Amino acid sequence: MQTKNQKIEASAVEAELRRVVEENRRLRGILEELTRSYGALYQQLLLVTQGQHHQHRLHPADLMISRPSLAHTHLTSTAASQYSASTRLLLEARASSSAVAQPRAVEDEVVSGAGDGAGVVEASPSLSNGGNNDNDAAAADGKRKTSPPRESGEQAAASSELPGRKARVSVRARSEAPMISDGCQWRKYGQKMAKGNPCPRAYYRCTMAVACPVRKQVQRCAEDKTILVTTYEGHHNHPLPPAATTMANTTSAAAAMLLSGPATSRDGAAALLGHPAAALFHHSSSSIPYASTMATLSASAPFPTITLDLTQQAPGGLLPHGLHRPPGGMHPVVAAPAAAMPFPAPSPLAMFLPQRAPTVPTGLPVAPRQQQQQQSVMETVTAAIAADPNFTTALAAAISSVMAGAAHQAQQPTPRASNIIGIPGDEANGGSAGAATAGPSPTTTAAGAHAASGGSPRFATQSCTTSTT
DNA sequence: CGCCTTTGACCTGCGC
DNA sequence: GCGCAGGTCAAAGGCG
Repeated sequence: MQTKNQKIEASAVEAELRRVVEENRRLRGILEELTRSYGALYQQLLLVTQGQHHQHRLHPADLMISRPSLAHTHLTSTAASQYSASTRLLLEARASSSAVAQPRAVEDEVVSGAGDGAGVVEASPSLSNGGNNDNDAAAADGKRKTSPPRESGEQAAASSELPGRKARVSVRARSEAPMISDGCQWRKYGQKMAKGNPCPRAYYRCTMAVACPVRKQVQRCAEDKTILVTTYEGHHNHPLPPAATTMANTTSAAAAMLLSGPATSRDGAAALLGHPAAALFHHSSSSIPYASTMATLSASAPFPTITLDLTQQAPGGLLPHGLHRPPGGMHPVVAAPAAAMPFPAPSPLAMFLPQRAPTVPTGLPVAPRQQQQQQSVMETVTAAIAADPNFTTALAAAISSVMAGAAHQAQQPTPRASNIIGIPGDEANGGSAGAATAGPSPTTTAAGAHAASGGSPRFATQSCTTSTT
C-alpha cells in the first residue's frame, strides 16, 4: 500500500520534473532567440551609431538607453509569460531550501567576512534574515569600530579569509543617472570631495533593513564622467528583492574570491585563479587574453577591491568561456555553485557582442564553443539584469538561473532540489557583498563599445590588472 | 509628519 | 606630532 503510494508519488515527481525540464528547454530557446535578435539589432544600432556619432557627438550610451526597454519588453512578453508556476515554485523552493539543504558555499562565508569588516554581518546571513544578525546590526549601527568576534560557524571561510580585510566590490558602468538603481533602497548619508576627482563621492547606506550594514559609494570617474563607479561594501542582513539578488550574488562572489586571496596582488591573482568564483573572472586568461577584461583586482590596503568593469568591450565578443561549466570531475560542492552562479561580471559584453564571436579564433573546439555560447546566453542574461533595475530583467535572471540549474541537473543522475535549480550564490542567504547595480546593461554595452573606441583610454586598456600594495 | 538630502563638523588612519 | 584624506555623524532644511 505504502509502496504503491510511493510509486505514485515518484511518478508524479518524475512527471513534474520532466515538465520543468521541458519548460526550461523552451525558455532557453526563447533566450537564444532573444540573444540572436538582440545581436542583430545591436549590429544595426552600431552602424547607425557610428554614423551619428561623428555628426552629433552622440554618446553611444545615450542610444543604448532605449535598448534595455526593448529587451525588457521582449522578456516580459515572452519569457515572463511562460514563466510558469512550476518554475516559480522551483525558484522559491530553491531559495528556501538552500539555506537548509545546501551546505553554505564558501563564498558566502567569506563574504560575510567582507560584511563584518564593517563590523557587521556574521556568518549566517540566511534568507530568514535579520534575526540572527541583530547583534551585528547593532554593532554596525555604531561606529564601525568593533570587529565582532568570529563565530564558530565561519570556520572554513575564516581559515581562508584574511583577518582585518574588508572586501569591496566596485562596479563601473556608464550611466547618465546620478545613481544606478540596483533594486535596493539606499539612503545618502554623506558626500565628500575625493582627492584627484572633481566629482564628489556620495555615500549611501542600505535602508531595506533597519541595520543593514551594506554601504555603497557612488562616484563618477574623473577621466570619463559618463562612467559611474559604484562600490559596495558589506553584506545584506535581509532578504533581497529579485532585482537586487543577482548583483548581490555577483558582488558576493567577487568579494569572496577577493577575500580568499592573499593580500598582495600577484599572489592574490594566483589564488583567485584557484578560487571557484574566480573562474568567473579569470578563466584561462592566459589562453584567452580577452577573457578577463572585465575584472580588475586591487588588493591595495586597507580595502581589497575587485572592480567589475562593465564599460569595456571585450575584443572578439568575449565568449565567456570562463563561465562554462567546469569539465566533469569537479567536486560537486565546488562545481555546482560556480557553474550555476548567475555571475554577470565577465560576460555582460558578450551579450552585446555575440555576433563577433565567430570572427575571433579562440582555439576551442566547435562543439564546446557552441555549448559555451549557449551557456553564455544564460549568464549574459543574468548579467543584463545585474545592470538593470527593472524587475522584469531580474525575473529573466531567475529564469536563467533555473535553466542553468536544469542543465546542471541533466548532468546529475540524482539531483537534489537545490541542485536542480543550481542555486548559485545562494541568494537565499540574502548574501551579497552588496546589491550591485550596475547600470543598465545596454548602457553598459554601449559603454563597452565606446570605451573600446577610445572613450576611456585608461579603462579601455586596463585588463584584469592587479595592483600590489 | 516622516523621510530624505545636504553639508559642515568630527573621527580615524596613515604618511611624513 | 602634525597634516591630510577618507569616512561618518547629525543638525538643518526641503519635499511629498
